Amino acid sequence: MAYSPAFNPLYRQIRGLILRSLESGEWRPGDIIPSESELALRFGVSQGTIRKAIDEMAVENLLVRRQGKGTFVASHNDPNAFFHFLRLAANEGKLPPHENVPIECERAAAGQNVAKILALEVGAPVYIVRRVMRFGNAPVVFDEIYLSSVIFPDLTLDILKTEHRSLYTLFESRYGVCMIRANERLYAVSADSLSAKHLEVNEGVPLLLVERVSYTYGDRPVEWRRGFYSTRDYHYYNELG
Amino acid sequence: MAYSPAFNPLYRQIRGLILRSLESGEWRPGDIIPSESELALRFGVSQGTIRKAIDEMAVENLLVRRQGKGTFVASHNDPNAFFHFLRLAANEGKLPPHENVPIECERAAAGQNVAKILALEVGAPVYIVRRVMRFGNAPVVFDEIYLSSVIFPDLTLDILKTEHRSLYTLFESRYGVCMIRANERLYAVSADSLSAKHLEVNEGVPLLLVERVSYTYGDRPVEWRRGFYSTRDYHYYNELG
DNA sequence: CAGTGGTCTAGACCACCTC
DNA sequence: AGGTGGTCTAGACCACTGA
Repeated sequence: MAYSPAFNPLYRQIRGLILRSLESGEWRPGDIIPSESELALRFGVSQGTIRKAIDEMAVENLLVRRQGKGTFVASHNDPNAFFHFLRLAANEGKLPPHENVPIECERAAAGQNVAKILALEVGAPVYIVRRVMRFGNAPVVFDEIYLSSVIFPDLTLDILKTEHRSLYTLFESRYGVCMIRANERLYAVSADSLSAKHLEVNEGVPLLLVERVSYTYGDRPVEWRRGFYSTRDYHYYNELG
Repeated sequence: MAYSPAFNPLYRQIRGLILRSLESGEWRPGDIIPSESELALRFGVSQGTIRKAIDEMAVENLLVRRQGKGTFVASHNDPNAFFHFLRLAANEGKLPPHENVPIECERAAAGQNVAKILALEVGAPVYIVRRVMRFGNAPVVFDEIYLSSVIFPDLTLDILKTEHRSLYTLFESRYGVCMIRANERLYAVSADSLSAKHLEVNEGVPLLLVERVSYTYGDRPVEWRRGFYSTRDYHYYNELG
């Protein structure tokens, strides 16, 4: 019976304020944010309330706490990966070191599908990036990546080749766009001629298709990705709990 | 330099004690556990410390808090599903109601593979359950499920047919075994004759193979499952963040 | 050493559920 | 009304970092 519409606890309002500061760029990925006591002073609440707000955001991987140092904005550039979007594991043993090989960076106009997913107008300019991820010198993942050229202007194959860590590292340091979450849809498909060629398998071989939409602050979708995974020696790993 | 081995905060020790009570069966799935103030008295700590321990366990989906009522042991029998192990979604629209159709319940001896995964001796008695999940009257998932017959004695096809909700519901209410977490490995494979038949697709069609190991309290592996998903109208959904 | 986050406590009050 | 979990506060002390 009791119907309490929009009861928002203080710590959640504080969370909203911190989020706004992240979205506005007051604190950028990798930055340290003010200490808990400073924030308590600034927002006029107790340190415990600040703490609870930050706790939630740390669980969401938006902030990272480091005892004795401070609280930092999560970043793909950090040596310790806070974001772990690639759920690939080796069938036997550990995942060998990998190499990203950009193949193509093509200008195109957004079709209906891409436009809808990235919240663009049909016909808006986009880049289509194709690249292969190699593990232990064998091709394992072939990606087709769709990006708005408004958000990622002047992207070229040469730029892609300079980045040896990950695409999200590049997006963050060059374009100031930080991916904070993503949704994935997984399908089993037959290799077409293009993916077969790049993954060095026969056409028709079953591949794992991973469609991903990535979001930055403010729930803005900024990347659509179709990854074809060869699952002979590797698999997609997931934990349920 | 500072090297503090095994510093365990109080709330984490409390968490261990609560966990022991869960493993020992003092509180069973669906039960209400003592209130925070009672536990504080029992363990001789403040309510805030109890709260933090329960907070962690609620995040892990071991306990479920309900304001005004109390804190409960998570259960697969609860109307509101706390555990959501099936990551299936429809390509278009909502997931239609589903029906589980048991096909076979076969006695067998554990091979090397199954024995290793379920921590059994090679040759130990196991059940192999085969079943199909139908969505909107179309077969979508074909499962082969391996269970120790020591843990699940006297399992039969007839028993399986009586359970219309989920296997884990049956395991919990009939055998007192509650699955609390699972690992999954996903592969793309070609349909063999058996899975093709049950999924009503042609042999060789690409299928999503989901291998799952499920664990109960105390990190004991109790189920190995190989699920073949037909991903024409459905997909495996995952959130990264 | 001072400053950070991390833990623990005690108490007040609020929101929700049930009787 | 009385019990439950949920929020908020204030203060003490611990663990970790870096200068």
